[in-house]
Formats: sequence, structure tokens, C-alpha cells
Amino acid sequence: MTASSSCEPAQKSGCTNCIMRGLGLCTVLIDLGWEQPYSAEREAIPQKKSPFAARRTIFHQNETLAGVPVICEGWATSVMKLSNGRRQILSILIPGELVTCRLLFERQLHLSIDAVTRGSYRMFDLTQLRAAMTVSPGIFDKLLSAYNDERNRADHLIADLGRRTATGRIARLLLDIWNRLDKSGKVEGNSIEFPLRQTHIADATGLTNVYVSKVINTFRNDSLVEFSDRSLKILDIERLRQLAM
Amino acid sequence: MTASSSCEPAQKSGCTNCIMRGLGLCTVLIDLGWEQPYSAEREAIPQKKSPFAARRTIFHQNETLAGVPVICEGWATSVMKLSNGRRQILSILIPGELVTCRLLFERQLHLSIDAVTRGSYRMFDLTQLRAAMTVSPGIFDKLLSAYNDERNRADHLIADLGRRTATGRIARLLLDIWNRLDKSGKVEGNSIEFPLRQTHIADATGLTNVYVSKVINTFRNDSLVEFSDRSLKILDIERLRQLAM
DNA sequence: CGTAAAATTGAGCTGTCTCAATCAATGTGG
DNA sequence: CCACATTGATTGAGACAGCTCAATTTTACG
Repeated sequence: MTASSSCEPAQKSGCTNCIMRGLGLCTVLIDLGWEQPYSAEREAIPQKKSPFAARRTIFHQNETLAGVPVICEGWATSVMKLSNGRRQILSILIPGELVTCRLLFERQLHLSIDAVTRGSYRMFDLTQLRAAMTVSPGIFDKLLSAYNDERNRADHLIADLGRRTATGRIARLLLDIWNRLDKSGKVEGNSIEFPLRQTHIADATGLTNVYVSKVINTFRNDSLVEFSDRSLKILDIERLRQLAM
Repeated sequence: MTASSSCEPAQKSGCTNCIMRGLGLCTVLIDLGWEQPYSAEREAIPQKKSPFAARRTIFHQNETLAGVPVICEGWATSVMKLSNGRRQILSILIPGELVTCRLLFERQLHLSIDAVTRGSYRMFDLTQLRAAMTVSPGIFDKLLSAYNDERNRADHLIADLGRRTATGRIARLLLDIWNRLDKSGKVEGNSIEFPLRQTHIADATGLTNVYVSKVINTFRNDSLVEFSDRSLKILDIERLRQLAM
């Protein structure tokens, strides 16, 4: 049986590298054969997954959540929307990632979660997670170190926005996503899935979509990267790293 | 007895609003009469405080710490230093504040802590703190919510740097510091202690010291603020808030 | 009191933005 | 499965916010 149109191919699922699976918090799914390729059995698994459509806001700024959402399939962004109508992307969420560890300790979201592609998330119950944390020091440490990673990325983003030029910021964004996908073995040949629009890059780097287009074109003309069919190929990673300093 | 030259007046100590005191983690000091005004007794308290000089780096980027430092007196900054020589201030540390909650879960500092004024810090033992956290849910929650606050500020800074103009960023920085001091009752009349140099403001807002000088002068000419003798007086907070949007 | 650090000022430059028009790609409903 | 509507990308011309450089003055500090 091939995958139906309502279901992503197993490839795109984040389960393999999902933080919750790493914590053993997903045993039910493992037992049920979740990691097997797409199959009738798999579709029979109780679907607690919530789908989301592309380009929709999944959770609104200031919404209150009773759990911690994890992105199962598809890409999303966490966005801060300012009163002047401008938007700043705080982080790009790829499959298998927790939306934000902050929700482990606070029910209110201070930012909006917007979908890039269509996909799905699974909501992990907060009290259940907190209980797991107090019982198991391993889980506690891993979740907190995930929080530290989040914080680390935020700090680097601050430095990028405050002290780097457009070229550097964009190069760093591309390399950052590259590295994250690389860690979970999602680099194929020298290219990765890359569903972000230039608008997303602009909102993530504090630039204009117009200017992003111009910078990306210089990258293309210099044979650094190639975009095609929602994927990114890096042709000269060394020179790109140079631009990222 | 008046304060000796080697000791700040009680006014400048952060103990009154120190997070550790709030957590009851400072009972020894309380019992010994720490909260009394400057006195011979107070000076007799076992001094675990470590002094630091103005404008010095207190902890270096990538240093490994066995505890969590709390600023007792004086102001400091946490700074990210880039390879191109530029620097970005991630946060301004005022007396009574924990340097960063990240150190509760990770021994390595990823940024540098630089003093603004001279002052002192006290190092809280990591294992002792972790133990207190596991024993007392109250302490756990408070420290984690402090971490959330930190994270929150980082997110807002990202949005500021990415999507706001120089005027807005500077206005927001001034108001942010104002509000933090206000919370701990340190606004007197309509002015606050303000030891930051324009260079600090520049590094915190991602601008140049030259341009900061120009913007601040427009603020002065518009009778929004007044700087004198390391203090800041806000003359028209409403209009300043407008500029901050 | 002398030296180092900080602030000010001006002239010129440039990276990035705005506006606007056009073209390409993607998605949707009949 | 096509036609239309929407969203995204490209391009060019012009404007301006914020930068660099450099000289001078003011302030802070040992």
C-alpha cells in the first residue's frame, strides 16, 4: 500500500528523532509499531495527532495551553507579533521538536505558533510530564538541557540580529537549519528539505523579503546554494561558513 | 559609623530584593542581621562575597563554573563576544539578580559577564541549589519561573533588534530598566540609579555609540529624559512609552 | 593632577528599506 | 483537470536610517 494523500510519507515524520521518544515518553507508540513504515496497522493507531494546515496560526499569542505540543510532521515557526504589525520569527520548528520548553513551567504562550507547511502536532499533558520529571532524573535533565539549548539559540540570534550583516544572518540561518537536520540524519547527498519561503527567512533575520531575495540571488550567482522544489542544496559549504564568520 | 570606602552604602545592596533571599536560601545572612543598615556587625559576617572592579570581565566566555553567581552590589552585563570583535549585550544585571538560570543545569558559561560598576557577587553552590530544588517544590517553581522570565526577556530583545528602530530600542531599554528597578522599589521621585554608559546602551541595542549619543540627545532636547551623575530622570514617561510603541 | 574613558559633533557613505510593477508558482473550486 | 485566485519571487529606482572616520571636548578615576 502506498501512502494516502492525507498522510505524509514516513520520511517526513519527526518521530525517529523526536525528543519525547528519546525520553521514552512515547512507548505506547513504539509498542504499537509506530516506527514501521506506513501501513494499515499504523493507521489504526489511536490518532491523538492534531493536523494543521499550511500557513495557519496553530496557537495564538497569549493562548493558554494545558500541555506541551510537539511537532510530529511539517514545519512551523514561533513568532512574535508586534503592535506595529511587524513580525519576528524566534525559532524555526522542525519535525520532532518541542514547541517551547517554557510550556513545561508556564501555561501561557507569549508568542504565536504559525505553520509553514501542513503537518501535525501531538499534545503532551503537562501534569503527566511534570510527574515524569520528578520521578526520573534522566528525563528532568534532558528536558532542562533542551531548555538550555533553546536559550542558547535565542542568545545567538540576539547577537546575530544586533551585530551581523544581512549576508551573515542569512548564511547562518541556512547553516543552522542544515546542522539541525544533519544531526538527525536528514541530509541526503548535499541537500535538505527546505520548505521555508523567503518571507520566513526575512522574518527570521529581521530583514525585508525584497532584500532577502537580493541576497539569496547573490548566493545563487556565486554558486553557493541552489533552491529547487522546496529543497536546499549547499554547493560550497566552506564559503558559506566564511560568510557566516 | 559611616560606611567605609570599601563598602557600598546599604542602599545599593541588592539583598533586599535578592532572588535567593526570596527563596529562603539566605537564612544564614538574615539570622546574622544582614538586613540591618551598615554596621560593625554586618562587616563581621563571614564574607563569601567576591568583589569585582568596574569595567572588568568577571567571568569569561566558555568558563566553567561550579555554582550560580548572584550579583550582590553593582551592575554587570552578560555579553556575547563575536569573532569579528563586535559585542552584543544579552542582558543587564542589576543587584540581587542571578547571572543566568542556565547555570542551574549546565556548568559551562557560553557568554561573558562584564562588570559595569564595581560591586560584588556571591557564588551559590550548584549541588546545594539542585538539592534545594528537588526537596522544595516552591523553590523549584520559583527558579524555573525565573528562567522563564529570562527567556521572555530574550524573546522580546530578539523582536526589538529585528523589528524596531533605534529610537524604539533605546526607549524600550530605558523603560525596561526603569520597570525592573521600580518593581523593587528603587525609583525615587522620578529618577533611578543609572550607571550604564552610552557604550553599554549601544551594545545592548545593536547600535553604535555615536548614534546612541545622537538619539539620546534628541530625547534630551525633547525634554523626555535627563541624565546626571549616574542617574536617569524620566520627565515624560508617557511620551517615552509612545516612542517605545 | 594627569591619564584614560566617555561623549559630542560633523561630513560623508552604504546597507537596507520602501514603493511599485511584473512574473512565477502554488492552491482551490467547479 | 482546467481556470482563476492567491501567494511568493524578482527587479529597479530612489530614499533614509544608521554607520564610519576623525577630531574635539567633557567626564571619570587612580
